[in-house]
Amino acid sequence: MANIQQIAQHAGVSVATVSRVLNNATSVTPETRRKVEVAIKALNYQPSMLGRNLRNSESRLMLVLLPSISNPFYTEIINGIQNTAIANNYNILLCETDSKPERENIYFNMVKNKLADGIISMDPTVNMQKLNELSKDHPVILCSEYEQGGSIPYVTVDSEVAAYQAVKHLIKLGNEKIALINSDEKFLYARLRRAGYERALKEFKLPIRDEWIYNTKELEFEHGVQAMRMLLQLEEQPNAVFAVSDTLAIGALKALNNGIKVDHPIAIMGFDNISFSSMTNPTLTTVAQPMYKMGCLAAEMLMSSMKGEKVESIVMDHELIIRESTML
Amino acid sequence: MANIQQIAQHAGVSVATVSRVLNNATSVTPETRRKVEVAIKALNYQPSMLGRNLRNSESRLMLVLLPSISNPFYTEIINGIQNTAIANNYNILLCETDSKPERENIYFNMVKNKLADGIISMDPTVNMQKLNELSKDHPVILCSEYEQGGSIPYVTVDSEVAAYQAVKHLIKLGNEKIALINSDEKFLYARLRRAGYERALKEFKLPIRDEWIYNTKELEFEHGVQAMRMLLQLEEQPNAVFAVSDTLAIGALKALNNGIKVDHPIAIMGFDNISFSSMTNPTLTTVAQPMYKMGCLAAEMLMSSMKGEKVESIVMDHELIIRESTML
DNA sequence: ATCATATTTGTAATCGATTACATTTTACAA
DNA sequence: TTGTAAAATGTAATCGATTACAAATATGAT
Repeated sequence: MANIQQIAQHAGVSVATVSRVLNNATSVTPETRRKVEVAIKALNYQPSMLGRNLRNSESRLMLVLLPSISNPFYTEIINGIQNTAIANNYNILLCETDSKPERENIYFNMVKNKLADGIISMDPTVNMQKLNELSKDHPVILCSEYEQGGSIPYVTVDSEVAAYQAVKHLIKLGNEKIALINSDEKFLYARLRRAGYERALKEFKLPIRDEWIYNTKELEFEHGVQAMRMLLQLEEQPNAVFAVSDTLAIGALKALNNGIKVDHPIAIMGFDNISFSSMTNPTLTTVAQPMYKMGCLAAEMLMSSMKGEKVESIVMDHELIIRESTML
Repeated sequence: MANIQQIAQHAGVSVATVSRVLNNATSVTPETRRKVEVAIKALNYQPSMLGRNLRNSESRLMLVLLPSISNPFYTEIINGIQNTAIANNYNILLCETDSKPERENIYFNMVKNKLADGIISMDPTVNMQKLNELSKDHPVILCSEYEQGGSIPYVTVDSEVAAYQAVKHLIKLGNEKIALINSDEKFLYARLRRAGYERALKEFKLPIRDEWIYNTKELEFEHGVQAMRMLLQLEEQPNAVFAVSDTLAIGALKALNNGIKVDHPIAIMGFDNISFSSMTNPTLTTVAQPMYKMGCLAAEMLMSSMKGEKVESIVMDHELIIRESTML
């Protein structure tokens, strides 16, 4: 691989001039530019990002932190981030933390080391203290999960209102016994969605019963299956279930389909609108988050932040998608 | 962020000595090492990867090329790659090409520019000529899709045999009219799976009928739905369907569930064993690929290749997973 | 105490780019 | 033709690490 010296030599100019051609500086004669371009072609030259980055201390790389790549919720957001990043000559590095602090550290250090220019965190398990620390000197954006009253800009939906509306819809359909399959309430979104759930129940004077609230450790299908099985074993079965994630809701559907006897049909409502949710049988009613758009915005916010601009947090609109799982 | 000079000054030694401590070189007095370590702690120093990489010309980054992150088939492989990479102090950069040559070029250049040390390509749409070119000077491994008789090492399963066995299973169940939902046959895996399908049919003297072979453009669910609808419109409906991907098979299941009248039950067989395939209703019979393991191996092969070792291609075992969609 | 040798530490070149500043070339007016 | 300002180009420092080689120090035998 040729370097800038060799191009300079081949073109009979100095390295500075080659660099000027590369960076479209103005003060280069068309004739000189041509010579350099010929040399670049001839030697099949590609400037080394390492040299450039070291000097400029920018890498044009953004990190995207997420707990696990296997949740389809993230893949749509990532698409948005990626497309926006590429359009602006950035690349993204997907960082799966597996919710392990050691991994998180690796990625934080990449930013400190100038190997990456900033971070978008979608990881609810992230160490907020460390992230706040990092955000003092480096651009950081939160996507989906965020910190109330915190200083890091975020893009998200209003989980409380969304959950409230979802549960209200279940009530309007005539359901009075509504269960909640929630994830771990150490996460803000989980607490907010529970709050929305409770607000709707209270508004309609329906009881909030502890045995109808099930908290799962993870969001995988299997945990939804497990949760639904528990609910079905109750003396008094609920007749509708609101799950805080489509993956959990799909697991719940699975448990329902799996031959366990139920006295009456049970309505299921999910959250996210992952592409899979229209493939289930029955198809899944859910609260749609504008995932792709959220990704795009998060990337734009990060780039603004990298330019030193002040960035405002954004709360995006959600939408109720009514499908078969609530039409019984 | 402190640099090595400041550490040296703070510890009262030279930068060379600091570097020796960082890289665990032997010839450092315990006393000196301690002083340096104190300085590193005191200034909260992290060595800059840029400086290090420039000098060593290695980035400890591996690129993973894939057409789209949204196919769950890839996510399991990526998990394997990522875990293996991290265990060896590498990081991975996920590169979605969207099957666009411009994007591909960006990533190829990152390798040429020393911003990444090698590539694992899982992208069937990759420009093989360019990849071969790249592989002359840089480590490259193919995962899943590969080039027959090519020089780039790969890890894959035997698609022809797998398809043959899958279809044979359908035949053994008593099905005589077996359709194939294939993807674009410009891909090797698609041609091989078709070959296996035809071999099984021939062996049992069953007719190969063109109208029972449907080629989709993409692997998304919707294309499976579409394909199945076409098959159901035929004068003579098949009584079993082999789809070359679980996503297509799940779409086919959806089409079946969607109220279209069929004369008789239709068996469905998929390929991959994505986690979702056990969540459908009915659950999906499929050919399991050892995706996680393939990812691990691909990463190991790439690292071997980066060390300059000669790497042998690997064909892994597949496995028939019998579930409800073929038990009617 | 002296010298040879082994061990530790320091100096300075190097990786490949960018860019402030210096120098050369060009253009044009007098 | 000469002088001057503007434009083009070159020189060399710089980013932050590693490492060959040189220098200094420690060790041990005589």
